[in-house]
Amino acid sequence: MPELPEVETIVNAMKSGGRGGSPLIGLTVQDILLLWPRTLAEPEDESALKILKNQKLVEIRRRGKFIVLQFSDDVVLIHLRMSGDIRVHQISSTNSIHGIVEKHDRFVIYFKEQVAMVFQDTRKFGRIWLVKTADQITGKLGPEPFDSNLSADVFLTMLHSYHRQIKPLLMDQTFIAGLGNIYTDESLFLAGIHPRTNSNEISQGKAKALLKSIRDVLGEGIHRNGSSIDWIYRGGDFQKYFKVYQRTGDACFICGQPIQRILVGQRGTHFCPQCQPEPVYDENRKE
DNA sequence: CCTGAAACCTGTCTGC
DNA sequence: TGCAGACAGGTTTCAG
Repeated sequence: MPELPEVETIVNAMKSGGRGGSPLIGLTVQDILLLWPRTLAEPEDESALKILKNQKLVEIRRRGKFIVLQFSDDVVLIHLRMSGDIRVHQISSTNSIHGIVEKHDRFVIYFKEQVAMVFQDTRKFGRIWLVKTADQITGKLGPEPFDSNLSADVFLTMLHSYHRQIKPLLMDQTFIAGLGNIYTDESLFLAGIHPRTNSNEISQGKAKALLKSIRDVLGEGIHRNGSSIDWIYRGGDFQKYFKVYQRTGDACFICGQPIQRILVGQRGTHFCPQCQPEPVYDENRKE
């Protein structure tokens, strides 16, 4: 499910008590429930989770697509992958612990204040880590898209340091953190760049436009509380504003040509063949 | 270094 | 109605 805007929305809700939950910061852990053992990526021994008991949740933040839960002494990271989501329940006497667990729930933290945080994940791709410092897991991530140090010039240099198709490169979390299939397609459309363009062939002007497009699309996604696709995630409505994603065959809002769907790096990719012309790398090309 | 394929999973939708 | 196949917001690992 989630890319940067969806994770941001979930993190904000966990902090403020949105989406019908209670704010989690300041609560103290009573107990942990791991319902699908493979959800725990680290450490190997799930009994290690009990060290979280009696620790206070002091901070919740996002890094890339990771949710970072900073407890008194340890850190829990959550990655929602394709189908993960977070629910927060108030536990009442009639509700009790048994009342809140649902079919696809994989991991639960019960707080002493009668609140439960539930990680649900239909496809079981999601993972959690229990570590001493978040950097052990997030250290290899590329920059945050909104990082003020990420200038157009820096971005251009980054693009030119690889010879890779632009779409898979943007989705590579070690290159830049937070973009997934939807927001990459939307960003490339806004910048007028074909998804198979070589990263080192992107001009200074196009690089600048692409960075702006990424920020505009992600910013709008956050503003709309993320996207709600298929049967997953309720809340955000950015899907109403998609310009290419899942619009195969529909008219491009700019030129009217039908939006096309192709595979790039094994991912369904949506683009406008008119507004995002395929670059020609053939030796006979005209400059 | 780069690309594509496969694996990890369950659920939904489409077409025969 | 049944059933095969494609497809889904992600990431890792491996072969060429």
